[in-house]
Amino acid sequence: MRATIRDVAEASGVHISTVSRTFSAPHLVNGETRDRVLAAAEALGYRPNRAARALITGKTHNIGLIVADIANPFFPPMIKAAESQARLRDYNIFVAETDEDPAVEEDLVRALSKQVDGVQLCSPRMSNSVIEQLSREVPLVLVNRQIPGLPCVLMDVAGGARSAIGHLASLGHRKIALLGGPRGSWTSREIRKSATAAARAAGATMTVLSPNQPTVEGGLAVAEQVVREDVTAVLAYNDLMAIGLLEGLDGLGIKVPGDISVVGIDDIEMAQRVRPKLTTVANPTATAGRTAVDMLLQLGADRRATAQVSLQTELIVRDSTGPGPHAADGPGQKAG
Amino acid sequence: MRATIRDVAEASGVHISTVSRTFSAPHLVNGETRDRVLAAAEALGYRPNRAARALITGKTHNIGLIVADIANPFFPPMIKAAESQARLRDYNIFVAETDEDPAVEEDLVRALSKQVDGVQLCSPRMSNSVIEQLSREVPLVLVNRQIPGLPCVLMDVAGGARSAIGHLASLGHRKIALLGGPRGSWTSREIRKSATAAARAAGATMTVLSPNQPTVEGGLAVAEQVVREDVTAVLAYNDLMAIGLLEGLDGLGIKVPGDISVVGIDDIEMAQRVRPKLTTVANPTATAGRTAVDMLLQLGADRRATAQVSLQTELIVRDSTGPGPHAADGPGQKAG
DNA sequence: GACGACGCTGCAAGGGTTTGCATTAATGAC
DNA sequence: GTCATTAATGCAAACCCTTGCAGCGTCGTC
Repeated sequence: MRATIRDVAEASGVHISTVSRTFSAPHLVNGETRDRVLAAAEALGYRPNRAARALITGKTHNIGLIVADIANPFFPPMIKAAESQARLRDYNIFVAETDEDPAVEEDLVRALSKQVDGVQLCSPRMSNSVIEQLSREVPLVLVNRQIPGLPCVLMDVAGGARSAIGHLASLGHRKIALLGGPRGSWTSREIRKSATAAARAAGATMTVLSPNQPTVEGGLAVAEQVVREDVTAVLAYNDLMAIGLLEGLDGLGIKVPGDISVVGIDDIEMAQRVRPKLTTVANPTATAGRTAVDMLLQLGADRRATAQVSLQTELIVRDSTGPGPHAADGPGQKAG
Repeated sequence: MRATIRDVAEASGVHISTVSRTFSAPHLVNGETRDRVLAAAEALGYRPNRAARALITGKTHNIGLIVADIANPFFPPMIKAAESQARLRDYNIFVAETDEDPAVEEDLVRALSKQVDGVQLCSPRMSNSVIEQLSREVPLVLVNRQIPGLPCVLMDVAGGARSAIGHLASLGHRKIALLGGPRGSWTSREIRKSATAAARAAGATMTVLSPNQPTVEGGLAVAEQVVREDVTAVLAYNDLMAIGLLEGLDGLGIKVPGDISVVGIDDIEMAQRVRPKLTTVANPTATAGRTAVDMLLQLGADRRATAQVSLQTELIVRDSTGPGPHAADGPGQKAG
């Protein structure tokens, strides 16, 4: 349908290889010739066919980006950042979504593998062994997942969980629940390990409720159980679940933070829109997206640049956390 | 790096064309041979290279999907639906994002054009003429935009705006403000036309505040102005702006719906999480995403299938709308 | 004046597939 | 036994581009 390199060559009276060089190695062609070719190309609306080019160079100038759920507001800022970073490097991003299904995830990587120069795997749900195998077929960068020998960019979730528990403990909470994420989530395991240790160190008991759907519905669904567990504070796997929990508790007549304090993780936009505003651990998702893209491109250049980057998280205290039960006995209690 | 068709041919002792046919036209090859080839392919981990295939067939089995802002929660459900529909048809979706910039949009379509069989343009900000020109280079389907001669899937925003205004009018509101969307938005213009007409028909005055950023910030920023306009109800271009307005009004000590009623459009998930829960017009975004994919694929089959689909919208009444000032004079008023 | 260097361009192979046509062998009809 | 038919496979061109190599003319140097 559209003009090919041959048309341009004909129109400008040169060989196709000269046209090719005009675009991919302009310094090799004479100024006048170049102008003539460019003019012809412009007139014909010619653009090099990247697919054909990829066949030879082995570089598609595309990057795959796989997320579990694009509707999870945690991801869009990361995708956005990755996309603009990629555009800067003259790369396109191929976003695909797995619906939290490891099998779909694997298929997707395979389908993508030939059309991209590398795949950015965000919070993958596949097993280590499958990921390792895939990494032999196409360059991979992991986000939110650590596998020895593979490049990855991590957020310091362990640190985040620790400071969240620390925050709750310092408010006097001694009975804390942890709402785990979906099965297969590395992040969820990390949070659990770190939070449990932090709770023990602070002399608090920690009840783990897991696995859960990492969505508002997931949080809603677990609200009753949280109440039954008779805890005074909850740390959720992510903000969506925390927000669902907020709603569920509200429905059960439980006051937040009066009766129960709630902490989320991620600091999605919605966290500051709900009431009470959600205390949460902010993740530098945009930075992660940018970093992952750069690592992927660098990976292409020099193999075995198996770097590992860890990014800081930050506790954002808002209105969903308050004094624990001991504090309520004292004089300094907040009016209902 | 990975096995090619040649390797498989060699391993199974047949010509590459037989291998090719085993995958693309299995009925043409003998059962035993087929099994042998498939076994060899399996063993070698062979997968046809789609880029190379596209070179000949002219079909990439990819679809481009362009949105203005992936972080706008209006889009993810649509993308999700498009993606699963595409997967059903053995297609991949290439998502790209323009940051609300028409120039980036144009570049993106061009960059994509050779690697996809068609592009789904969601709420494009480009001018009609640019879009028409692009449609000559690559099959296009528009979502939320109507251009004569081009296939599109629309949501009945006009109808939605009309019922929103009708709802407000029936509550007794006579001074209504409309918060417009970004410059270049077809939807924004449609809403404006329809809402203005509906207001006039209901004997209400309509103040248009436009353009605005279609984000929470945009809604926040316009709150003061809304108050100055002394209206009793507001229809916003989308839920994000409505939510921002809610927050802005709260900051100014204005009660919703006591002092001002607010209606959004889209029914994003957040609409039911904010307090007061947002009255809004639900858009069938998932259906739109699926439909657009199917139209695009059909477009490939028979050219000039320039269909036009319009999808129903629905008013969802929640807690951000209440009786207007006249009603408050009567006996049936709501307590505080 | 011969030679090397240099700048520019053309030639052709090659990348991984598909596909129309030719070839072969087997089958069936007469 | 001959010939047409059919099924299965091979052959080779084609898709659009890149790139190593070779060719050509020009210039500067000795």
